[in-house]
Amino acid sequence: MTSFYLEYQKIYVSVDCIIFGFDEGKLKILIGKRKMDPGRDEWSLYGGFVHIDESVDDAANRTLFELTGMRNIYMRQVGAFGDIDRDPGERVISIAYYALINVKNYDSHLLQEHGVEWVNIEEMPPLYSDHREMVNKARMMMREKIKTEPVGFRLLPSLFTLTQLQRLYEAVNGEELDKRNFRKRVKEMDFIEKTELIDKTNSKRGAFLYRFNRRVYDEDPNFKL
Amino acid sequence: MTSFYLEYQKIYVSVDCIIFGFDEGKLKILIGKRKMDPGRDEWSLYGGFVHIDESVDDAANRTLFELTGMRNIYMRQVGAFGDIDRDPGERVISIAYYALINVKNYDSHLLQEHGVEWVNIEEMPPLYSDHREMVNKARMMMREKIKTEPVGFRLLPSLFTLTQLQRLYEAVNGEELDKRNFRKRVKEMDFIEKTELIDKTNSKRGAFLYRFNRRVYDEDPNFKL
DNA sequence: TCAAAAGTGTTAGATTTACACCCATGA
DNA sequence: TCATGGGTGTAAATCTAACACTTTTGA
Repeated sequence: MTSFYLEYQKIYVSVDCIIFGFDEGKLKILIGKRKMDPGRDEWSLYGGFVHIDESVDDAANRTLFELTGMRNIYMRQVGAFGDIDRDPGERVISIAYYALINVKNYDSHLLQEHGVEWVNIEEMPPLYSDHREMVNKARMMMREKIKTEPVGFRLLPSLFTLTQLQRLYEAVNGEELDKRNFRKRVKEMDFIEKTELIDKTNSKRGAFLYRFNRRVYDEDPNFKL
Repeated sequence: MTSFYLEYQKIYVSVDCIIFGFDEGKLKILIGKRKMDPGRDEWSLYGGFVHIDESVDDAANRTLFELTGMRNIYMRQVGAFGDIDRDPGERVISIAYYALINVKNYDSHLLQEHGVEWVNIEEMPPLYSDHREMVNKARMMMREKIKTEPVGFRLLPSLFTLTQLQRLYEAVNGEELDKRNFRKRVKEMDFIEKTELIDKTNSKRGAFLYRFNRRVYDEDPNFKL
């Protein structure tokens, strides 16, 4: 019954993760130097092979868990990258995913353990194979996504200042925003809640901390930043 | 050197094509009844396996050519679909592509030869496996694409009336547009050129035919419909 | 006392939306 | 002559973008 499959050859399938973080006002990604051939010592995304007994999404989740120790990370598929020679060692088709994590939640021991580090996306070194292309596409997709869904909060601590939020949007979109217009729009979104807490890290006066209220958003998801 | 690959298992990889057409004011897709198990006689997208010596994009182009006899079809990747049981016969990961073709260029003999037909997308029957999900995602992506790039012309004859163009946008977006506002915006786009030709197919008075001028567009791509 | 970040409204311009009638023609 | 689809402009409403000063406080 399954005989018609036999004419074709199977192929290795991997996943590669573009892990976005936000720190010190900059958008960052997590990359490391490859520890194996081919491409040893080249900067590379973190990835892994898709096992025969797991879905591609599961493979991506597993890979993200391996690297970060975190579950339930926000993750979206970027697409399949399938050039013949993209992996010099073997024919490998890779499916890229981007993920958004809060840098502060990330255990820095894990960074060392996996030999990865946060790199400012504007200062990305040359990457192995087609990984740069993956990053660029992921970045575009994330940029579009953040326009219509409040996914940016995944990159921030649960309490944040409006200046932090604005810097995040500026880093993602690559352009400066007007402070007054930005804050005006934030005020219209009920699911961005002001707390009574004040953060004095960046100013003597201190800035109010805000939080994202998912429940309020789910009830009335009118998002526009 | 390539020994680390050996721990993992290879997987069949296929491509599936969502072929969009536009006819009689409706958005259509090309589907057929499967001629093989598993899923025999279920409605299905047209697809094929990725060969070991071709890129995934090439596999999609080859598949499109097989089905339509056309080269240089507008085609974009939708994404990878990788659930374990998506193909009941074997583990197969499929990469979906959508394509835009002009129904009139399509040789209707080929329809029969491949056992496919144009189906109004609003009246799609249940589809094999995860094909419906592929179609939905493709449709969303195409809808977004057509907002910022003049890809709609791929679905029309090279000469078309403004009513046809409007119906196309209405079919894609699923909402009616105001005739005057639509034509006002068309007029602002220099790359939509009025010809002196008149089409009397749909009215006694006749409607002017327009054409898309790619060269003008490339020079000044300010698109907004 | 002053440097540095936080916070706050108004207005002009641009864009979007709503809307109704005449035209040309073949049947 | 009339039914049918083709073609045209204006005004109100909404949205967007530009812009500058006061507040607070720790050093």
